[in-house]
Amino acid sequence: MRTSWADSVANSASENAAPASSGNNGSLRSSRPAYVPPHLRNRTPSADLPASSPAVPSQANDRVGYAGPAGGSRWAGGSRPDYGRPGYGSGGRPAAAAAAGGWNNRSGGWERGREREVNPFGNDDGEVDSTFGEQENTGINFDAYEDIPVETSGENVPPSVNTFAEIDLAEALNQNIRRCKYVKPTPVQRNAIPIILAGRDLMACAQTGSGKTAAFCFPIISGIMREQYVQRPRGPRTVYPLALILSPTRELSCQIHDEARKFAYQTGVKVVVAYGGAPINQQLRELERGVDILVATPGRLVDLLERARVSLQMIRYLALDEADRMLDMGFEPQIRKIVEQMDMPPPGRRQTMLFSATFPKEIQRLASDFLANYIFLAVGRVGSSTDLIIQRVEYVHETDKRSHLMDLLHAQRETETNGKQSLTLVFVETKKGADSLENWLCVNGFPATTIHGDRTQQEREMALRSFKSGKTPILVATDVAARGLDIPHVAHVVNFDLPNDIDDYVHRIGRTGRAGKSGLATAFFNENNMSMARSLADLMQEANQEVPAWLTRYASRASYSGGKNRRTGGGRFGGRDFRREGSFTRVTDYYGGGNSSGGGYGVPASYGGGYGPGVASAWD
DNA sequence: AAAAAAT
Repeated sequence: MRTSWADSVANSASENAAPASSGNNGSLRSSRPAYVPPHLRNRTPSADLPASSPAVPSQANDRVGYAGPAGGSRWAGGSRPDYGRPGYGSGGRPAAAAAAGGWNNRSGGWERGREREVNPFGNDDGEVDSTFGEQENTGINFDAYEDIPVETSGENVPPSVNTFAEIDLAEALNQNIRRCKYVKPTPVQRNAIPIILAGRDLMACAQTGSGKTAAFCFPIISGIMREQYVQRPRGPRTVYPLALILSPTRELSCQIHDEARKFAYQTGVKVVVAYGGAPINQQLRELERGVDILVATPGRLVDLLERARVSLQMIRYLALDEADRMLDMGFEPQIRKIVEQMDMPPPGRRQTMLFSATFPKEIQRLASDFLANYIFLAVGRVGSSTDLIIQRVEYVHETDKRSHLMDLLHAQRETETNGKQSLTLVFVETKKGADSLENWLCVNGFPATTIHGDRTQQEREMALRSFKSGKTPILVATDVAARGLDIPHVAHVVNFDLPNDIDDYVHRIGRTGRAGKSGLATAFFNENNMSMARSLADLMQEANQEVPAWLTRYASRASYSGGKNRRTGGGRFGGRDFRREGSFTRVTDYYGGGNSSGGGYGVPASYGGGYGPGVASAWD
């Protein structure tokens, strides 16, 4: 059976060690540790563990060299292992593992361990182009970053870095970063990576398309590579991932998995994805082959936990992508179950990272249940580059929407130039509405497809592929596609039906304006959307967009009582730590600065980045 | 009221 790197190393280490670790199962150990049923596991870690250290269940006591993330050196074991050095073996296995031997003691371990890892880059055989080749991404406009306001709060915030080189990531990971053609870290990466490497919990708020996935994947992979001697319990069925990444939709989990696999290529760190709507057996087989990082949607994960096929006992890293969505009404119970009612180590003994482009204060408050002494990070917009997404609002009566859309599509068709059809993503409110609009578009000669929760997973994935490839350059979607999905070449996002929440609008239009392309977002506004008038107008103004006079009138007329759609404060930029609010007094002395002026939350919609073509995906 | 997420 193939296992992950940490697993293999742990195993060989423990097998080579003197019969030191005599846990409650010590006498049963033969070639592999006996399975310990959950109720017999000693779940009380030593009390003198630093508060920020992850859980170390007793059977893991034979692990060496882990000093705890906040406790200075993580290299207590002595010299740094020569991990991932180029040209070593087929899997970039660490010298330590090879030297320790013992792989062949695992049933099937040797053969499977040597199996060549599929190259997820698909361009060549995975060689790093040391010259950085034709510099596909020289188009990245990093100057645009210089003006981005960054807000951090919390105790002892680690300083940001300016280059990947000055971050102590593993060499094998650095090679993958080069393969991905990431030359410099984005602002959220520059700030978040040192924070996570320092072992701190984090609530991070950064624009759509600004590199959040990599910001939490890099330090997780790096951290797992360093923890050489993690001893995980092993049962015939249960697996014990070290990191868990949750996301609100299946397609987003797939996308994160694809990205994470690139970053983890030849590091020996195994990434597995589990989500609903797909046969569970294949996912179970993948899990059995070993997993360090599990990417999942909540429902399927709960299923796996209830079947005891996955245990969260060894989780050291928990990342929630689209965290505000994960903690809103629909998802919160499931997330609480996973995080608080299964066997996941509590805050302080795991590292928790929450990422999103939006983060309403109420949700921040909720989220603080899952965090320990966390750092809040907000990477705001750059005023001058926000016009990468042009936002338009048009007053369109319900009955005129279809013909109006038709006009837009015709106009767009005429501007098609160099062969490649540009893509249009149309958001509607309901699944039924999606089907009906798709059908109408097809009947009228516009090749369209649709993605929503009433379609089978096969149909959903097919629709996404067909859209990405340009075969059907129009995709009609519900909010299932609103968040996180990185679809290159989306030129136009149409809010055929506006959402009822300004944050959803922010995420929807964030599907365009990525990778340095200019983006266009058009919203159809009518009497049904009056509750959005003010927040929409405020947001557009914040993003230096032209606000139609009629919208300003509705906005000023709109009666509200501080409703959730209102962006208060018209802040200089997004993301404010709710702990800075006067109303929040439980935590004291976090800041010298006292209360802020109470600004809005979230990050203005349209900072599109200025990334050049060729910059890889999953940047949410 | 709707969408998403397990079978």
